[in-house]
Order: sequence, then structure tokens, then C-alpha cells
Amino acid sequence: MQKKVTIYDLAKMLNVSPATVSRSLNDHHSISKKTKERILLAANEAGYRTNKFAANLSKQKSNTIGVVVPKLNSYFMSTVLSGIEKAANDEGYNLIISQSLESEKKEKLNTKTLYDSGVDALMVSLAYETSNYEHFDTFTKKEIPLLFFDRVFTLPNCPTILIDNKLAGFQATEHLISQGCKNLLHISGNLQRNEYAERLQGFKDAMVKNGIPFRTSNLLETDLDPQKIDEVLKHIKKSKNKVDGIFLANDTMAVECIKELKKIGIKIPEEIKIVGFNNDPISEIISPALTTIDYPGYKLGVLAGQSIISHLNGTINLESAGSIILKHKLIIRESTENKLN
Amino acid sequence: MQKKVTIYDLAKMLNVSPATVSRSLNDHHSISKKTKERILLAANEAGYRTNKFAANLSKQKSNTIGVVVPKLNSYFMSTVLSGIEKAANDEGYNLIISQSLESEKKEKLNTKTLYDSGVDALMVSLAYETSNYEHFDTFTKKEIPLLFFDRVFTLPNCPTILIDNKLAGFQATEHLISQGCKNLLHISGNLQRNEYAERLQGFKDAMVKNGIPFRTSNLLETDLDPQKIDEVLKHIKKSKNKVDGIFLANDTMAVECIKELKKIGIKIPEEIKIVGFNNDPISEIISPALTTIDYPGYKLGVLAGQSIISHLNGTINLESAGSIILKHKLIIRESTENKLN
DNA sequence: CTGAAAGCGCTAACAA
DNA sequence: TTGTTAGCGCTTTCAG
Repeated sequence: MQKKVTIYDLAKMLNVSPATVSRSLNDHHSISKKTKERILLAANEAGYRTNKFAANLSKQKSNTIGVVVPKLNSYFMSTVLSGIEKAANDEGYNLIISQSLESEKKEKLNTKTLYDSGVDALMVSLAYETSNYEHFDTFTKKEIPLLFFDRVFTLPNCPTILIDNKLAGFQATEHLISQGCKNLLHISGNLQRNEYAERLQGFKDAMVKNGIPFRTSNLLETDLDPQKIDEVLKHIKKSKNKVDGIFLANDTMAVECIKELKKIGIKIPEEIKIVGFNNDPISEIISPALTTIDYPGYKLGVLAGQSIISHLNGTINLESAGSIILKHKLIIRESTENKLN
Repeated sequence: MQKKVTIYDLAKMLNVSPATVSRSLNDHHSISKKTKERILLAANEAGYRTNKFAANLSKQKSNTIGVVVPKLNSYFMSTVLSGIEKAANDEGYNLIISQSLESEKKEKLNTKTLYDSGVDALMVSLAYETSNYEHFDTFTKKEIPLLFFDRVFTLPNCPTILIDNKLAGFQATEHLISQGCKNLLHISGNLQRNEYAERLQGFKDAMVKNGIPFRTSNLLETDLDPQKIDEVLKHIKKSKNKVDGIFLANDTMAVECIKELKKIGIKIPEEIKIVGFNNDPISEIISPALTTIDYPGYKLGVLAGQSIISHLNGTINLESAGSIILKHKLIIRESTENKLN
């Protein structure tokens, strides 16, 4: 166990006041270059390391950003996190990451913990089931910057960052229609979450625009658990009009769906065309390769991180930032190709 | 902006001492149930929230665990992190996560930052290029628990947690041999990292055991960047003896390899059989499905988290823990099937 | 340019 | 069972 050296120790060693040491260490302008250098040198030699608890306590600021995500272990989310971490690290911020595991209760708990931990800002992607948003009040009340990404909720003064899900849904659907699909099915996630609701809206819009009436049978709301792909299969089988085009709210589900459909002898894209969402690596690997929407996760992460930090630094006013919409892209692959049957 | 309420405020309000408030809040046994309840109630009403900076400063403990990983955005690592987060969260610990992006320099920096942030413990999976380990000295010297997982380095009193890479490599290779492969190739990662060195050792051992001499041409050391799959292809093409079995150090690479080989008309598994590593979701999706080694990432994360926490709690002595070896599993799929040519 | 000293809010040893 | 009080180590205002 090494004894910790404090600014007092340094002060004593160098016959200066602790204040001078503190100022030197923080590169305060009011300190002469000479003493500054002398102190820095001594600090290094002595193996001085600043005690962040004390500094934080004194400054009431932690240089830490809290992040709450539904799950860490999805391709999309880990990509986003990677981007956030990059942005944070570049600016000298730490990241405390926690996962809600799609549970509102855990989300509340994590939020509270992060608050207590004194994070300078909070970034959230909402849990599947969250329907009450009071746990964010503590942040807004204290004017701690709060930002939502991907799974967002509109709160005053809280910027959001995501893609235009409605447009993406629209494009995905129109693509299916343009490839000749008449009987569409949309496998959606929890419609309470913005992203799924909007993708559905885009789906509907595209149908309507192309003169196809939207019926409830064109939609299946699920929890997007690939284990429960049976539900989807059942729905497809029992459809009166043979489904010939499916738009699924994520790639994992889409891939699972392709696998199962292939198993029961349905040809893709000949009999059913499929579009996924996210552009996960698997979408490119599966055969037939999956048409999907590219969601720029890494970029989203970097941007989200940067914008909240620049707000913390006072560079930008987050309140005025409103929402950032990233560009997505429809990636057309084999699963919607127009082959001769 | 809400005024923050401190234990002093509460103390004044309730006509007790700050110490009593503090004790009540921490559920100290020496406080009567009555006052405890009274204080807790008042604290809630007043919207009291403990100031962790002050508590940390006083206790010299942060309830936070630092994690340094090479990259956040790989399936395997995000799975591990998910497990660690689960374990930490269950025990009331926060997680500060940072990525080294495979750079030694960044790893050093992150390590230092985490040290300064006062983490109670550190968990590390080493960067690709790390070859100097002095940045961990600050931790060992101060007796801050340090644990390595997956990409490990043996330091006195630092437990490691991983799988038996040598055995896994051996099994993968023997499987190829048992399927009739004679001219094997191993695509390895940086051999300075334990996992790759050991997988290679297993590869060699299996060859030797089966009477196949190991030659340098049987090995290609790469940085496992899927972008650089060309190198691998080149190596295969220029091989004197036609390669008929490849063992790659991860699934991403293996999948890329399969894709490229298929492109140039090589049949898998008829002409070349392939084994990957990790059991990423893509391994199951690619056609032909990839034979691989299942690396239980989530379990590793949970275990790693739990063991470091139980050490912090004094339940277990980490020093005596040594290393934990998790069970892996060879998953046989189509890419090594013995079809008639 | 430098120093003295008052916090920041909580914990814990010692008293009562 | 409760209170007093001295830190924890750093920042920062106010003086000099």
C-alpha cells in the first residue's frame, strides 16, 4: 500500500500553499510559469494523483456521463455505445453505462443511481415497457442535461437523436410494393415506443399512397423476441390473402423469419419478399441477403455524445438543439429481388 | 434548479444530529427503529438524495468498477459486458466502461483515468498491441483488485477468467482432421495475446498428435481485420498443398472467409472445411453454417463481475481465486460436414 | 502572483 | 441510542 500524496504534501515539500499547488495543477493562469513547472515536476515525481472525490465534491461536477440502454448486447446498441464512448473519451468524460433490460422498474432504478452518482448528464434509450417518465424529473428539475436517443420521448428541453423512422418505414414498404407485393405484413415492436409506431405509420402511409387499404391483419405487434417467431409464422399461415411481402422492425427478427420460412419450403424472395431494419451484419450474411434499412449507430453515438458534451461545455445550447435526425438508407439485397418464379 | 437538501438540513428539521441522520440513512443498527423511520420519512418528503462525492471522499470508496475492453462493438464483448453489468448492478455497483480500441496507448490512458476516478476495482481485457503492463502497477501497488478476462496477462494476485483456449484449438483442429482434412491452415490473431497463442498451440498439438508435421505455412498471423481477408485468400491460393481445412481465430473472420471462398467457386465443406471461434450469431446464419467454438461470454461476464465484487465485499479472497476456466463447446455445423464431393 | 481559510456533504471515532 | 467533532482532499473567494 502506497501512501497517497495530497496537495498538502506537495505544498509542504515545496514551501508553498495548497492553493498554489491546486492552481498549478489546474493550469490556472494566475500562477507564474516557474512555480507552475516546479510544482508539476514535483507532483510527477511524488506520484501525485488528484483525488476526484474531493475535486468533485468541491466543484459539484463529476466529468461523468450516465447512459441507460435497454440492452448492451445487441449489435446496434453496442455500436451506438462505441460511438458514445469515443466521443466521451475524446473530451475527457467518463461513461457510466447501465442496462434496463427492457424493464421500466430497472430503468427507474438505474436512473436514480446515476443521479445519485452525480453524473453531469444523462443519455437514455428507453426500455420497451416504459410508460411513465417521472424518473427523469429529477434531472430536468435540476437542469442536468438529458438526451434521448433511438428510443425517445419528447420532453421539453430534451434533445432527441434518431433517424426518421416514419420515412424509413415508408421507403421499406414502398420498395416492397414496387417489387410487386400486394399483401403486406408488418411485424412491429411495442407500438408505444416511438420508433415502432413511426415505422408502422410509414408502412401505412406507403400502403395508402399506393391504393392498398390498411387492415389490422396487415400488422402484428410483437415484442420482437426471436424465440417467439412461431407467432409470426402462425399469423402468416392463417392470413386469408397469401402474404407476399413482410417488413420487420429489426434484422434479428427478419433473419429468424427467413430461416423459418425457408424451413417450411417457402421461397424467398419468389413467394415472399422481406425487408428488415438496422443493417446488422447478419443481414448481409443470411441467404438470401436481407434488404434492410441502414441505421448509422456509430455515428448516432458519436453525435449524441458530442452534442451533450458541447452543451456541458457551454458551447451549444442543448435546449435549442431540438432533435437531430440522422440519415438512414434503404439497402436493397436479394430478399426483395424480383426473380421469375 | 431545486435547492439540494443535505443531512444537515434534515438534522435541523428533525432536531437531531447529522450523525443520526447519516446513520439512519445507512440503516445503521445503533439507531432506534422509531427515529430511523422518522428520518427516512422526512428524507423522502424533502427529496433528499445522498451526495456520493461526499460519501466517497469520506469512505474512500466509490462503489464503482472500471472496465477496459478492446472494443465495445463486437458481439462477444457486448455479451460479456452485459453479463458484467448484470452482476454489478445486482450488487449495487456502477460500471465505468471504456474501450482501448486495441491501442496500448489508449489502454494506458483509460487505466489511468479509471484509477483517478477512484474505481474500487478494475476489470481488463487487453488491447491487441499491449506489450507493457506497467500501467497496472498503480492498481496492484494500492491493492486495488484487478482482474483480467478473455485477453489476459498473468500478474501476481490478479485472477484471470477465460476458457481453455488451447484445448478449444485442439478440439477444433482435431475435428477438422477427423473430417479428413490433411492440409490445415490456422488463421491466427496477434500471437502475443494469450488466447491466440494458445489456440495456435492447440492447433499444433492436434496436428502433431495425428502425425501431421506443423510447418510455418500452416499458420498465418493476422490482425483479424475482416477487411483484410485478401491476405488470407492469397495465402490459400499460393499454398503448395491445397488447403482443405481452415481454423480461424474468430467467427467474423471465418464468415468473411467463407464468403470470399464461395465467390471464387470453392465449395465448402467439400473442398475446404472451416472452423471458427466464438459462436457469434452470424456463425449460425451463414451458409454453410459454421462449425465453431462456443465461448460463453455472458456467463464469463457475470462470473467475472461476481468474483471481483465478492472480493470487494471480503467474501472471497481474490488472490486465492487464481484463474477461472469456463467450459467451451465445439459446435459442429455444415462447414465441416463430410459430404460426398 | 500567492496565501489563508472557508466550505463541499458525509462518515466515524470518541463521548455522553 | 444519540451527539460532537474532526477529518476526507480539493476549490475558490478574499486578502495581501
